[in-house]
Amino acid sequence: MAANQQVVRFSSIRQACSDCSLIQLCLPFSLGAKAVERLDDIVQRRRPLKRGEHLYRAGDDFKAIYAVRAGAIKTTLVSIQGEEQILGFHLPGEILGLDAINSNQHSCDAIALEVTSVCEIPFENLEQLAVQIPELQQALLRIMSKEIFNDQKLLQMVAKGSAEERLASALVGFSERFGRRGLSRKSFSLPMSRIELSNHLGLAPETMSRLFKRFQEASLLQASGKDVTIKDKDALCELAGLCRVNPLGKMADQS
Amino acid sequence: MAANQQVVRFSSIRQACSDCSLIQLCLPFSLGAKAVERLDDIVQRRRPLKRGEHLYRAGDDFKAIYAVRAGAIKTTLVSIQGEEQILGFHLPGEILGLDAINSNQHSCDAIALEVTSVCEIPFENLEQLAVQIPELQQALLRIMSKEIFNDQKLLQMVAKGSAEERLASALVGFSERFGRRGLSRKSFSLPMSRIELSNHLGLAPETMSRLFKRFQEASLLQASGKDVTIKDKDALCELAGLCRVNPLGKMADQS
DNA sequence: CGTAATTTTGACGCGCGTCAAAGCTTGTGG
DNA sequence: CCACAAGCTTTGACGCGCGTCAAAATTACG
Repeated sequence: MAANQQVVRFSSIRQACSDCSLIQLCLPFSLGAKAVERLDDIVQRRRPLKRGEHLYRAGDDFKAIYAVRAGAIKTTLVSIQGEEQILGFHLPGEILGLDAINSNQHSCDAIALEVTSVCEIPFENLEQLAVQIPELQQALLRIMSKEIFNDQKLLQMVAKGSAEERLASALVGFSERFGRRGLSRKSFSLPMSRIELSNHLGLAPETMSRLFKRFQEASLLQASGKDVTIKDKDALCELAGLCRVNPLGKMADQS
Repeated sequence: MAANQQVVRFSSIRQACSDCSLIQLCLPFSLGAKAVERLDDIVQRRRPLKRGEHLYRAGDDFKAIYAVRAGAIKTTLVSIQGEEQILGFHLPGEILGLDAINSNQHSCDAIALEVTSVCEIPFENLEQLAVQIPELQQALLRIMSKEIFNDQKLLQMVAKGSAEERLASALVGFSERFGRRGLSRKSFSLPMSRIELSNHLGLAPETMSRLFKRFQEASLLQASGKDVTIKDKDALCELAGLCRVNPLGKMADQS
């Protein structure tokens, strides 16, 4: 039984978090093996979500944060008039639910864009663990800080950028995120519909469609359905313009 | 000397944080007197900033977060082309600098809008203290969570709202923030220029000016210079529309 | 394989940005 | 304490980017 549990633990930590940003972000802080083990003890598994299924809804009690393991999730804020604003897309290795810590209830809906599996990290346990493991506390703060930073860049984009700039910036962003997961930065498959993407960027779907066309005519990329291949990354980055997307240097990936 | 220090400590904690959100947010978690005392030990004082002076700049090493004590500070992201986007305004009792935790350097500029005094909270010390005082860790996480939530609401506003909705929402937001500080919710003085406000909301200054005129003609408010008096709060809230601004209930304040 | 949901395309209009110029503040130095 | 300059704010005229409406073409899904 003990041996069995050991196996379960290792397999779950592997599967659940092989590229989960909680762990990813812990690594730079040299989270020890024991800490990882203890973290793994509190991580819950969940049955995969089907496309369109809610992970949580605005108003739900806040119990846990989630790390996407496979698939993709959108978070949305619904206005009084019922209009939906997509706040973000969460890809494998990314965390969601952090905005609920303050109010103790979720402030937005989280909906699977495709078949998606997540690991659930009960927040109360996580908080307790963070008290005992300073590196974990540090990691948590960094994750949240990064989220704030991302939101700010997005705000800048939406407030100041033209439709072109917004799309270019979003595409470069996705390229980067896929790249970090070890996938191709040049060719990838977007998990969301054009409608959802346009919603997220504060544009009309028609505008989005015309933009894709224009980008293709300009040989910046090739797109068919959700599959996108970036053909001129430099030009795209140039277009994205507003903010330096990749301050760390070149995207060396050529795959 | 010991007695002296005691005095200094109490006076500084009073002055620095009588309505500083770090403390504010600690209170609901029953941060003990000892914790407050220890927190006070690490809080630094700084000479007041003059109007236009930088508290920090993008790229500066991250050493501390700041709580505004008096005055107001804007944080701005400057694009490659030199365009400025104002990310937020920070009033007394509010924290800034949290976005720098992740990268260990500030990602935006923080500039005083008027004569402003802040308290500086060295982050390394704060982090250490948070390990020892679980309630402080909890408070920190909540503050950051709230920041994320605010950014998300702002994004929704800017992405979806019309110019009218953005201004209404911003005004109701300020009203609420002034109210929390014990000031009037109906009549207050904005610390920023119209240009800065319009920039923050992703609008042209001319649009802002015309909006203020329209709002006055509709008897929603009265404004002269930076002084604003809200005359029809309900209508403004209605206009702000998109998101429920004050989920806790009515703004009972009649001052 | 049929129905619904996307995506595309075109036409059109409006909200808001842009330009320009005239008041109005605010701050500074004489 | 006035005067001048620099920056804000306002106002009007005008145009464009992008939203909206409508309808066809394509895709996804039960």
